[in-house]
Amino acid sequence: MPGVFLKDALVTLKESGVRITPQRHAILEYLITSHTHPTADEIYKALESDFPNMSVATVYNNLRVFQNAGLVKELTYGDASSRFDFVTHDHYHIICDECGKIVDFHHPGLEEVERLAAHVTGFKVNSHRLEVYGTCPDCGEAQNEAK
Amino acid sequence: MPGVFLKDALVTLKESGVRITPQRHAILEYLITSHTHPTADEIYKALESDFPNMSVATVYNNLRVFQNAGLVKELTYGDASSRFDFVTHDHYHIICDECGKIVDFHHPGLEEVERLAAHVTGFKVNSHRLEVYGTCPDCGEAQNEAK
DNA sequence: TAAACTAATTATAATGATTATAAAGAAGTA
DNA sequence: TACTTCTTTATAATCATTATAATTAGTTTA
Repeated sequence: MPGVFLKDALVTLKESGVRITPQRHAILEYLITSHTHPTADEIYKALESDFPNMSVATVYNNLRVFQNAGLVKELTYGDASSRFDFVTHDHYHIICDECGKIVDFHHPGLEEVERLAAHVTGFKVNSHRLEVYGTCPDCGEAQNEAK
Repeated sequence: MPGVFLKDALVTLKESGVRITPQRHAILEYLITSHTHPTADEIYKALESDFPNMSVATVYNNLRVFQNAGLVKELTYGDASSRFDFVTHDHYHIICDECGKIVDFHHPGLEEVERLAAHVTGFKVNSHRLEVYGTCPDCGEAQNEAK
């Protein structure tokens, strides 16, 4: 039921006084239905046919709006551009070192790590970020064949 | 004994056939002695007085060299520029949401999380990245006083 | 030691993601 | 309708990082 996420998101936005423009609707929908953690440019390109006049700035602006509303998270890795992820329930990412593919996986939150960190540093902890890196099945297979 | 780290690092570099130039020596030393996870530009500025002719490219080039030798890690957050961290023993970072301060803390590796991720996704796991976010004691205090 | 080769540095330009700005358009309200 | 506010668009600006070419320094070999 991907439609549920979209509807909920629109309600959340409306409640925080954000207008639902066609562009915003389309960007949100793309984030939810394409399960690909896209870059801003990928979103821009994907919606080009439907919105030939849309500006890149609109994509960035609205991604920021969505982040402020807590609907979207920005993922920054070493490479050039950020990726954006529609927030559903908490999950972590595993990323292929070879091809860059990002796959979701679920794991209970690391409260114990947060507690320890708070204890030894004196910080008041808000959140954490965890990513696992490795080789995805496709790339692993390709490496075996190359031998 | 910060000198030990520097000496070890220089040995490591020499063993992988990397020449020890004055610039490299200075960049490494700065990374080790300043405990501040600096950006490339901060390193560049800090060494300006000693190396008035040094190019920014040299800083970037050598940070890359150090990374390839496993001596330095690049830390990428949401903001514009990467930060660089001299690798001693494994540790994690806790980052202040208010002022951006980065503090190290130690915690046993999360092998169990890696195992689970490998199991559910079929990836061959290489590594992981974990950061905790919160408010540092200084900023927390400042907030209390403001009330 | 000098010549020859290789690696490193410098200076500068190019790239490319993101942000700022100003003008035009759309929606909401009195 | 006029007014206000928000949003989008088009474009230019910013800024971190990388690429390039020329110069310099270090290492090797004769």
